[in-house]
Amino acid sequence: MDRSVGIREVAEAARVSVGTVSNVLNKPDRVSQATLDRVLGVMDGLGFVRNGLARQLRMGTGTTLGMIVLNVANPFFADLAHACEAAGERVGQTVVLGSSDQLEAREDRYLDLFEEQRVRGMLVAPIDGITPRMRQLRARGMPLVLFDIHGDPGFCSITLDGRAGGAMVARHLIETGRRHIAFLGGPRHQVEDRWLGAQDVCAGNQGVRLSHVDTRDQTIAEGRAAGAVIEAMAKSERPDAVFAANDLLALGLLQALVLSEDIRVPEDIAVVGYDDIDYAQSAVVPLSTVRQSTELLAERAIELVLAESNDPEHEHQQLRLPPELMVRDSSAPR
Amino acid sequence: MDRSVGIREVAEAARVSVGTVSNVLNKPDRVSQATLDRVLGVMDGLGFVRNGLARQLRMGTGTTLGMIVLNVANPFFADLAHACEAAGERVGQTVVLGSSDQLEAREDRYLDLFEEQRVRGMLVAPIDGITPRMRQLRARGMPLVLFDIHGDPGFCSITLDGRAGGAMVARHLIETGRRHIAFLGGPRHQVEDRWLGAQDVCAGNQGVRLSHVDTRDQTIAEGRAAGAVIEAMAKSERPDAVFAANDLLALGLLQALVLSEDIRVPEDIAVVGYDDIDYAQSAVVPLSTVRQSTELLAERAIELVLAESNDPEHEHQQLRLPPELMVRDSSAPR
DNA sequence: TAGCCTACTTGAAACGTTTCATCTTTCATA
DNA sequence: TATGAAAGATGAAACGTTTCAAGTAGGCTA
Repeated sequence: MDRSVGIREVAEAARVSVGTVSNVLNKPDRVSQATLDRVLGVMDGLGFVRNGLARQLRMGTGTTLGMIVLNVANPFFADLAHACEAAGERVGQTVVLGSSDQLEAREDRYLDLFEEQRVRGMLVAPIDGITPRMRQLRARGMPLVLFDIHGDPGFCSITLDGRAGGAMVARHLIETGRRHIAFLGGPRHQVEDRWLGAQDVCAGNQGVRLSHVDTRDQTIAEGRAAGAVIEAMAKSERPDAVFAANDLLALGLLQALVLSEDIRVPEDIAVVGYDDIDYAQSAVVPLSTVRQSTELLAERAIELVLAESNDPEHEHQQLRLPPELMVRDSSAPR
Repeated sequence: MDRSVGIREVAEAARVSVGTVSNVLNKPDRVSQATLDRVLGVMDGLGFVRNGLARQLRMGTGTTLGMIVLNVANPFFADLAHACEAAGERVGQTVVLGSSDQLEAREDRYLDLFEEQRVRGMLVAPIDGITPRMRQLRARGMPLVLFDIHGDPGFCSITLDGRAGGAMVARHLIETGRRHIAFLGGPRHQVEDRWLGAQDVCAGNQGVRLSHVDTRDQTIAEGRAAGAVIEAMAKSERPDAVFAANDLLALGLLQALVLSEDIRVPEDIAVVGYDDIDYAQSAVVPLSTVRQSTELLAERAIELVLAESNDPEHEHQQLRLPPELMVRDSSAPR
């Protein structure tokens, strides 16, 4: 098969002009049925594939969105990317994905690449806030929506409301009769919003005690260690509920508690996590947790980036989405 | 800032020809230091960004590879995609990712999109084998490497050797003194290679018994159910090792066994999984498993696709990579 | 029959690069 | 003082599309 069969070769073979072939591709209704059929037939026969690069070059704007996440291998971002792809498809955009791997150099590389490829817009989960490179992009008119960064009026952004999530959990625990909630997680600044949310609610409830158990990071191992600490407490000192800053911590804690002889979940201690990772509902005791709907997040992000692309004068929006509480066995009422 | 600042605007402002500007970009050594500096300065001042589309259109070949996976949200593919991105970067290629979501329509959509965008080559994990569309792509000269499909001489492909993995596990269990191995997993055809590998080894070892416990699918819940079945067996009938077809099954089984009073892991029953998912090493008893190195897989896949791209007459290769056994506590010798 | 509308079709000009055959300048050498 | 080579700079052509003003038939109306 000849290497380059373009619109011109098709035109020649079908004995029409290139303009007509182009019309077949883009405005079939302006072409007579006879020519349409003939041209389509020739395309098939020659194995014509339209060159998207040339097309986009000429048209000035394409149909591709660039997305940069911290790490595709992180389930949350994998889900988010997936959801964005799906949401993009629904409105005829194709999302291509890059993973910055938490390296500034790679973040910049993808920003450059996408700008050179003239993507229609970008969705970015920044490694470390808004960089000068991003401001420059905006200044040049590139539509840009940020994840998990809040408040800068020069950008569209979209965040999950951790404070609201923390409040939800605390409210749920109190309503199901718990009186001493231990918040499990650290380092402090990484989990602050969830902690504050819990505090908001507990402060307003007489007779409810909220304590804080710090961790170095948020892994299963740390959760298990915390479990040992709680087990070693005098019964009277033990909390009757633990709100873990993420699911991994909660799962580790669960492992430790379930193996202990004298603590039952949820009867003696309720456990709630955060993130709703896949394994949460398959845990020994299915884990109550807070779900951050990636579908909704994605939908809104795509909306925002397209709005920005369609109207350069568009007013930036900072969205903050509420999460959703998933109640499972680990925090069932006694 | 003016909307379109191209090579021409730069040339004008720097009082040189467009050819020279292009040389500054592509062959800086053919330009005198003075002009180089001046042009670079102007580019910076004007905020010039080279148009990758036009460049690629003119050059005929780009630096982008298309990759299609079954589902980005699946940790294995997320890892694989991640590894491919990294491997691609090392050789100056950018990998863009699409997720077929197990839908033929989306698989086709990405194949079309990538072909229109004139990617340099594609890496595809096919939903359901080699489709006519893929043969057509190959026939038109598109470099194409398939994951997890074996044997078709018309394509480059790269597979993980499940039979070798199964054999490894069986050998390991026998060498550490186990005599009755239960293979846990189904439906049969999805796990056949691992089963056959185990069989190969057991058949050659006198006094070793291999039985099969079927499951409907490969989830934690199924694993837990299987645990209950084993617990209910008479002690004399119980296996002293379980080889689970994947980690989820193994984790579920582990949950069930650990909670039971009279079975200890690994003393009474050793458990080995398959895949080495993240949670495997954080399980209550860290899980022995078989690791499929995505790094290696990715490296080879990129090599293959580039080889095919550089030499159209290239001989297709069908690679089969051996997995790696990760021994952890769950199969420690007694 | 002239005039006009409709329905298609045409071909050249862009889009922003890279490439390459030429041209210009400079400078060392015979 | 020629001669030639080396180094740098030039500008038109090409890449494969879309767009659009202009052209051609054919048929309908008056």
